[in-house]
Amino acid sequence: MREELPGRPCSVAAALNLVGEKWSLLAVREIGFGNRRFDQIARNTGAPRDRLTARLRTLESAGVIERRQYSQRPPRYEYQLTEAGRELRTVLQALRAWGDKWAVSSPATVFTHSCGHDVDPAMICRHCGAELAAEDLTPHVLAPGWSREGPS
Amino acid sequence: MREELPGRPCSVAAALNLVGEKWSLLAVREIGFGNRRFDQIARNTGAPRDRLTARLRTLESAGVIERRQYSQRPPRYEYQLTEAGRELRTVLQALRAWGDKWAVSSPATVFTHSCGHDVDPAMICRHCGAELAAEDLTPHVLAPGWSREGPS
DNA sequence: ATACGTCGGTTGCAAAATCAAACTCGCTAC
DNA sequence: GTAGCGAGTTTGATTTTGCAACCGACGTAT
Repeated sequence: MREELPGRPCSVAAALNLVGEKWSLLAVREIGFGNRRFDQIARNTGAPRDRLTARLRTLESAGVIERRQYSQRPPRYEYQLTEAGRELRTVLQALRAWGDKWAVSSPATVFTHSCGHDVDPAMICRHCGAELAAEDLTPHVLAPGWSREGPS
Repeated sequence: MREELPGRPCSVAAALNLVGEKWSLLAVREIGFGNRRFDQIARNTGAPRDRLTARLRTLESAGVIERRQYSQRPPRYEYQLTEAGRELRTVLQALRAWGDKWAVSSPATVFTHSCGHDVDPAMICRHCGAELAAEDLTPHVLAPGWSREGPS
């Protein structure tokens, strides 16, 4: 199942290999909204139906969603997120926050947090609680032969 | 510049429209590592050179990276992240964290935070400081005609 | 001065992915 | 009976991708 990816060995690349195809993350977004049926997902993402079929299958075999038959005759199916799929929520929130700031003029969806406020998401370091800034991070490449700069 | 996207109006879709093509985020990752030259980026991402050329151009016109000539003769160029590009780091960290957990057996890169620990990134609500959990978020769709479920 | 290597790309082409629209199959509602 | 729904498949045209080879302007070693 684990493919050989080109370039630097990297969890980002591995993640994109599973959920980086066109429409995949939007399908996860919709299923996360509670829209479990094929036609809803197709309408709300705008994905062509054949592409959506293909994406739902790869997401399923990647363990991100589950397909459940809810009617025998006629056969009908619905989709739901697995634990892995639910945890993609952080990725979607990060993308949404970035898109709100850099890709749209005004946000189309806001989230109310149980604290009562609209969510303003931030990334922190769990150890010290500080918000992550670019300058505070030093990467350490563990893969042999790959430094930050590249193969030797 | 702002295209008409299909499906639900959404910052996630808008963000993916700018940085969701194949190789784009990996190119941003490399430039963020300080690898500013075309050949380095090509080697370290594994992207075909012609695709990389195309991606770097769209990332440039999306305002995520800048292209700078560093030598007149012979003409040589390098790339660097803009503010928008640097802020994609949160997306990359979220993807990396997810990939570490669900897509690889062991992480290939860790980041040391200035607090001295390896980074264990988490998403929090800036208002109350609590870590974001799926159940605590209620989406409000602002776009007219689009509820969570879809167009009416 | 001739050859060789580097850098940042182009070019040409075949294979694969994408798209919109129409079609299917098994039912249920009117 | 005929209309519609749900979850896709099929069709055929259009795009995008991947790969390999090539290029031009230079620096460097022989």
